[in-house]
Order: sequence, then C-alpha cells, then structure tokens
Amino acid sequence: MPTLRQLAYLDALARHRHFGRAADAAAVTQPALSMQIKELEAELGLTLVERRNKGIGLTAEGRVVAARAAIILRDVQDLVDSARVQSGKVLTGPLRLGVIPSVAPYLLPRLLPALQHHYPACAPLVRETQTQTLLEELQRGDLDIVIAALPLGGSGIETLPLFDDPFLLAAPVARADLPARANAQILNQETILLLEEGHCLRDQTLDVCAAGGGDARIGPFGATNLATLASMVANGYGVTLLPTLAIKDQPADPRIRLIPFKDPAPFRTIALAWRRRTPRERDFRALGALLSKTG
Amino acid sequence: MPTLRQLAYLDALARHRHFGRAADAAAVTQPALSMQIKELEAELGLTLVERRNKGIGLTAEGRVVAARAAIILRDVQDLVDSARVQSGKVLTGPLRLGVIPSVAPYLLPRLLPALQHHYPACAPLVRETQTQTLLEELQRGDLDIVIAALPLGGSGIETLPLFDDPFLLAAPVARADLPARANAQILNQETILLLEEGHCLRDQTLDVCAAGGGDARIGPFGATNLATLASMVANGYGVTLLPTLAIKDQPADPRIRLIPFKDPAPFRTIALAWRRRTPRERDFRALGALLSKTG
DNA sequence: TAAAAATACTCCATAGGTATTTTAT
DNA sequence: ATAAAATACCTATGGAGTATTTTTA
Repeated sequence: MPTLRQLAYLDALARHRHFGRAADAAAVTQPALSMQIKELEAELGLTLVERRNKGIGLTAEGRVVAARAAIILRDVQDLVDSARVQSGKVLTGPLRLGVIPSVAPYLLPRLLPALQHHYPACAPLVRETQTQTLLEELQRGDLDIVIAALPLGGSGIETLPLFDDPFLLAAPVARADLPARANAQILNQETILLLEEGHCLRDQTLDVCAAGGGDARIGPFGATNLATLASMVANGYGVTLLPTLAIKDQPADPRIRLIPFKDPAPFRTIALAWRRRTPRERDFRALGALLSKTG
Repeated sequence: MPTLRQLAYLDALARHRHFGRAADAAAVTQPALSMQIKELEAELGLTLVERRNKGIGLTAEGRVVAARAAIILRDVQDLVDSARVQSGKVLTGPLRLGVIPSVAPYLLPRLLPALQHHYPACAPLVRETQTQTLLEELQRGDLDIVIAALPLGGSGIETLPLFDDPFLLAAPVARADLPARANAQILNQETILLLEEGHCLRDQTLDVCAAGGGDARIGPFGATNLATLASMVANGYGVTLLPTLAIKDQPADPRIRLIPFKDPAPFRTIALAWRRRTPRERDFRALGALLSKTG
C-alpha cells in the first residue's frame, strides 16, 4: 500500500510539473521526492511521470492516480479538521479564505482585526481572485471558505448569505443633469464603465443595464479593481455602479457624484460559501456570525 | 498529518475492539499497534479509545475518526486497484467474492476451476452469507463483488444480470396426485418448507405463494441450506420451490419429484453486483462474461 | 551545454519486536 | 487474580540530506 507521503509528493508533482519545485512545495529535497515517486511507481507497477528535460508531465495513468490521490489527501485533511472541531476548538489554526476583488479591500480591513480579536488562534490566509477560480479551489480543498456574491452555483457548495449590498450610480460630479434618484433606465443614455471579464460585479452591472432596456454603451477598457473604476468615473469617462460596501468606509472622491436608486434598488448579496462535506461547518458559521456582526 | 498506517491500525481496532486481536489482524504486535494509536491520538488531540479491561471501545470522537479512516483506506485501495487495472491486468490478484447460500454450492464448483483456468493470476476469496450482509460488506469495501438474486437495492450498487433461474416444485415422490405441470395455485393446498428468515429464496418462494392466493401453510422449521430443505421434502414434510440451478448438476434424490411450472414459470435472476465507484469494473465484467459462458 | 532528474552514500528518526510492568475489573 | 494494554529498550528499516552523475532536449 502506498503511503500518504507518496501520494502527497505525487500531488505536489502534479501541481508543479517539476521535481525540484514540487520538492520545495513539499518541504523536502528533490532526491527525496524523486525516490518516493519512483517507489510509488514501482509499487503500482505504472509509469506515472514522463521525465523530460524541461517541465515533466504526468502520464495518462499518472493523472488518474494523482486525481485519486488529491481526493484522498483532501479527505485526510478533513479527518484532521474534524478532529480539531471535535476537540471543541472553534476557528483555530489555518483558515484559507478566498474573497472576490470587489469585496476584499472593503471587508477585510474590518474582518481581519475582528477575527484576530475574537479568535486569536485563527490564522487566516487570504487569497483574492474571481468567483470562478475561488469555487474551483474550494472544491479542490485548496481553500477552506469563500466570500463572494450570490448566486454561487456548483454542486457540493453550501452558502450562507451575509448581507445585501445595494448598488449606487457613480457619475462625474459635473453631471448635474442626472436626477437625485436613479433608475435602471437612466443607464441607457450613458457610457458604462465595467470591470474586466470574469468579475461578477461586471455581470451584475450588465444585468441592471439589461433591466433598464439594455442599450447602454460599454466603456472600452475593463478595470481590474473598483478604485480604478471610480477614478475613471471621476475623470469623466463614464458612469458605473458601485456597491455600497465599496464607498461606505472610504473618503468620498469629490469628483464623483453618488446617486442612490429608487426603491427597489438593485443590489448584490454577499455570502459565505464552503464545501458541503466540510467538517468545519461550525467554524464557518462562527465566521458568518462574526461577519454579520462586523458588517 | 496522520499516516495511512495509523488509520489502518485504527480501522483494525474499530473492527476488533481489542488491541491484541487488531494487532494480529494488522500483522503486527500489540505494542506496535498501541504506540501508533497513541501517536494518532496525540496528533489529533483527541482520545479515540476507551481503554477498559475487557474489550475496549471507541469514544464518540473515535467513531467519527474511524469512519473517516475507513473511507480513506477504501479509497486508497481503489487507487491501487485502479493502477492494477490501468496496467492492463484483467482479473489478477485477490478477488473477494460474496455469494448467497442458495447459489454458492451450485455455481462455485464450475466457476472456480474456470476462473483458475482463464485467469490463473486471480486469487478468489469466497464468502457465503445472506444478501443483506453481502451488500453491506460490498459498500464497506470488505468485498469486491457479489453474486446474488435480483433485485439488489442500495444506492451506489451496480448490477449485471447473469441468467434467469426458473423454480421447480419439489414434492415427495409419493405425491402422484400432483399434475405434471405446476402452477402457483397448487401451493395453497400444501405445506411449504422454507429457508430461514433473511434468505432471499425464502422471500421469493413466499412471493410465488402469494401469487397463487397466499394461504399455504408454512413449515415450522427454517432450513439453512437447500440440501437440508430437499431432504425435508424427501422425507415427506412438505413441498418447496427449488431453483433449477440447484438441481441441474446434482444427482436427483429418488424420493423427490421435481415438477416444472407451466409457462410463464416463476424464476429468479442471478446477477453480479459491485460498488458503482469501483475502479475494477472491467475485471467484474470479465467475470460476468466468464459466468455467462460457464453457466 | 545547460537544466533537471537520478544515483550514491550517509545519517538518523521511527516503526516494530521482545520482555516486562502497570492497570482495571 | 487475570486479562489486556502500556512501557522500556533494542534493532533495523527507510526516508531524507549532501554530493555527484546521468540524461535529454
């Protein structure tokens, strides 16, 4: 029977496609990892790795075995996590937290100190990227928990809504012609500035546009973060929707006019998401409670 | 991170509830197993085992951890099996085969030699017990494959029908009053001898009785195998249904009269069953093909 | 020829065995 | 008092490190 160590080394190799870097990731030397892989191949009677000069590759069999190994390793991690939870410890140890870019800079400055205060034994590790990537990493077990906007599809994902985050229309302050209360139809006459493809906020903004008739002009550049988007608005390139979260703790840019929507105002819902089979649900609900209190 | 060895020892301990016997099962000495369990407890920060004088028990946490460990160990076995299948080997190595008692003595004498002949590297390990137990052991991964009668419920179980096995009415030879062709109604006038509770053949026989009106008398004893049942019939205690499989290769008892049913004759369907997620499906289909050819 | 993996070798941690003690009923 | 697990101690295996060679694109 192979050892977990061998499976972990194979997993590292599958991720890095390079013996040396995989060994670094596994915190051992390259020969140590090479030997274990060789041993595993001998034990299984298969060639798992195609040794090449530049960047090795897994064989077809190697990919199958590595995929199984990844699942096993995740389940072992779950076993360890379940033990930790059962020993009564709430939110202790590493917490690999993924957050979408349109939330991270506004929520984390409040969340992380609160987490440190209420759960000093918790060691959060934050990763910021788009929803799709976060969910994939969640499924693989590379992340423990994700903060993103609903809807969060994907089987095996459980969500806990945290709060609704209404959108505001952000226009250059010069646009005195705009009314005090916006509606979706207004957007039709405007150039809408958006985040890059793949950002959920982009899609949510387009949804609002569609609700208003849907023939707004789309700005030529996609921003990578809301601050950039806001400064594009400030400089008169167009208008955009900003989530309340993004402006509530920020100093208002005097060149931007923020216009609330008439009821019912469009909004997004920020939620926690985790793997359904996680043993750490109690941890995650505790985090949810903390976020609701903090937010 | 715990080692697979530690999880395997915990699994053995959960099964045997006794350090010494678990150590035997794991092919190590008792202190070796004790040490690893202790190490695992230290690593997880939990007490897994209640040490008592007579027969230890797992704690609540221990049961949870052991259940997870069992799944992980089964998945590792699947990984190894998948490697074996991928290396092109068909039906090699151990094959833990479960067969119901009303099939085993009639099918195995033909199956095992054929298996030995066509797949000499295959090492079958046969277990004979009732369907319910077989299916549980299949799910747990204690068996690789099961031969039983349909229907075989249970999620995650895949079945491959092998052949239909018609029932014959077995009566004492003195019963010349019975017609040359039986039907379900005849059973109403008879004392029906059955296998013990839990045998699927018992239920199938009762189903036939129910189809014939359902007020036959049930014999007072439940037999544990068909040979006993047949000898009870031979000695005039009543009648029963025998599957064709059970008599086709056996010397006929001259004191028993075997009466075929009118079409459509009642029958049972013998099938293979395996875990849906097994990596050995090719092995099992090969076995199915062999059985269909042999049978 | 240069990057990367395999090999050679040495060392040490650790799993396992035997013998014995402790514990719990 | 006895069965069973823990402990003590020793041994041997094997995993890991360093240094070096081999491989391959």
